[in-house]
Amino acid sequence: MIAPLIRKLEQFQPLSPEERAALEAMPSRLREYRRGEVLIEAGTCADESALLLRGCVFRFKLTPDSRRQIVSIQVPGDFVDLHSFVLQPIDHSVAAATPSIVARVPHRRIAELLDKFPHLTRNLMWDIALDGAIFREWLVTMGQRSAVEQIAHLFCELYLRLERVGLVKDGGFDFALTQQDLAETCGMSAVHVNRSVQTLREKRLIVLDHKRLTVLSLGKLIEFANFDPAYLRLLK
Amino acid sequence: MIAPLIRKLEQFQPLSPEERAALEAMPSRLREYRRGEVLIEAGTCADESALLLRGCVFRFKLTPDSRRQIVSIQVPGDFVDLHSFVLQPIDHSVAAATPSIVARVPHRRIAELLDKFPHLTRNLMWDIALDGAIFREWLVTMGQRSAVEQIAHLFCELYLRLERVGLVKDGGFDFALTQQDLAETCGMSAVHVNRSVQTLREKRLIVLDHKRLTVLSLGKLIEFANFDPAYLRLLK
DNA sequence: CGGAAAGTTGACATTCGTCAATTTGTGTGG
DNA sequence: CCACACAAATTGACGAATGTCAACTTTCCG
Repeated sequence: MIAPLIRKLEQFQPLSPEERAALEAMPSRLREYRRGEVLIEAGTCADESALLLRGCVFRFKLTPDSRRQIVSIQVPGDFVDLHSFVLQPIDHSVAAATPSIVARVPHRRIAELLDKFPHLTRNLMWDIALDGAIFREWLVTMGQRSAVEQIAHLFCELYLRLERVGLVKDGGFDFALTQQDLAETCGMSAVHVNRSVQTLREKRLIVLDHKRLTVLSLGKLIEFANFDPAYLRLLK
Repeated sequence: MIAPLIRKLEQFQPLSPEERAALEAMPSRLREYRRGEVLIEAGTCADESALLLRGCVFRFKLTPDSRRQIVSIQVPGDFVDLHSFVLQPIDHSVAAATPSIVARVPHRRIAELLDKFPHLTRNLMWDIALDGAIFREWLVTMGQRSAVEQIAHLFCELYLRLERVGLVKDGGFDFALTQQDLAETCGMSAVHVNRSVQTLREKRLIVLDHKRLTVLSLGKLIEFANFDPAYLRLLK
């Protein structure tokens, strides 16, 4: 069930069989969430971290005057709030974009695991650092790219991250975010998202229909978005 | 010399006298940089991390079509690229905004330190996670705030971060970024930065002159920017 | 089948970017 | 100390990108 996480962590450095076994045996509480349900509330102190097994969740923050910004989109294998292991109270909320299954791992278990396998700490540090690298690229996107490029860039990123965990089929993937969600991700209005998506359709780069996104030519989409996948640390 | 770093790390959890001593004795190579000089080049693999002792440096990324986005502004006490300890090659460059003094700490030394003081690992994890929290808030700023609010928000953040390391004097601090730098930080044009700064002046919130920023009323600036300092994890 | 949510469209307002000229500030060599 | 050159800041005019509002259509889901 947590194979995707292991696969991801090993992109930093291979795990020993013992480490892998310990991760697989890591005690956790499975829980399902309905679409829209809030998993974690900003400002609270949790004693466990959420590992996304199936579905899609996003992290978001609210400004004091209640505008919402989505700061991250998580796919299966992502340790959604691993950082809450050290950073409490948590500075953002987490909500389910689709029906999702999450393993909640007590911090105590993580601590025990790290005491037993100190080397694993580096893998987790790497995961937290990778999280930061994605934020940096999002900053570049929001600061320097036009609306259409922003959306194309996000689609490229999701394509590759989902491919890493084996969730790309027939050149596409399930995409449950509404245009309003996309708007809050890219910092633009929903109307403008709508028009930007249509531009991508007209350019025959994507098909987005019935909550499914098909990338017609990943090469062309990457070129259009000025996308450089280096920041995702994908190993083949 | 590295007192500010220790002061910062202890905001997560207190260090033992031994840990503190080990940090102070941490071998490093001091180096000075001139304004504009590049410390670290994106895409390279470094075997050391840079700890900023004096001055101001910023991290930035270039898009494939050569637009520049500043993703972080570092002040003394910041471990500028601690994440390069686990994340190689580095995904961004670092350049000096003012003449700066940096301690370069070999990764081998960091590894030795962590082997000896496993608990210290949590403090460094915290520092990397805090880095991420700031990115998240920057995403909120770029996505949801107007140009004037963005700049006001950045000024609030810098004020509090500099205050933490004792660099706020007479209600203000040295501020060496040019308006072009600010533009590349906030993702807007330099002309628009200029007009936004003037708005803040007209509202009698700040004085910005001769590379010095004075905040006339921090309370009012915070209110204007919709600023919530929680994400900075400042302890009094 | 019906209601609500999501997507789409058009008209118009606002914010912000671009360009180019001008002024101000800064550092350097004589 | 002055003169010069260059970087930075400022200004105005204009255009492009994006937001807002409101109506309408389509899809989703019980």
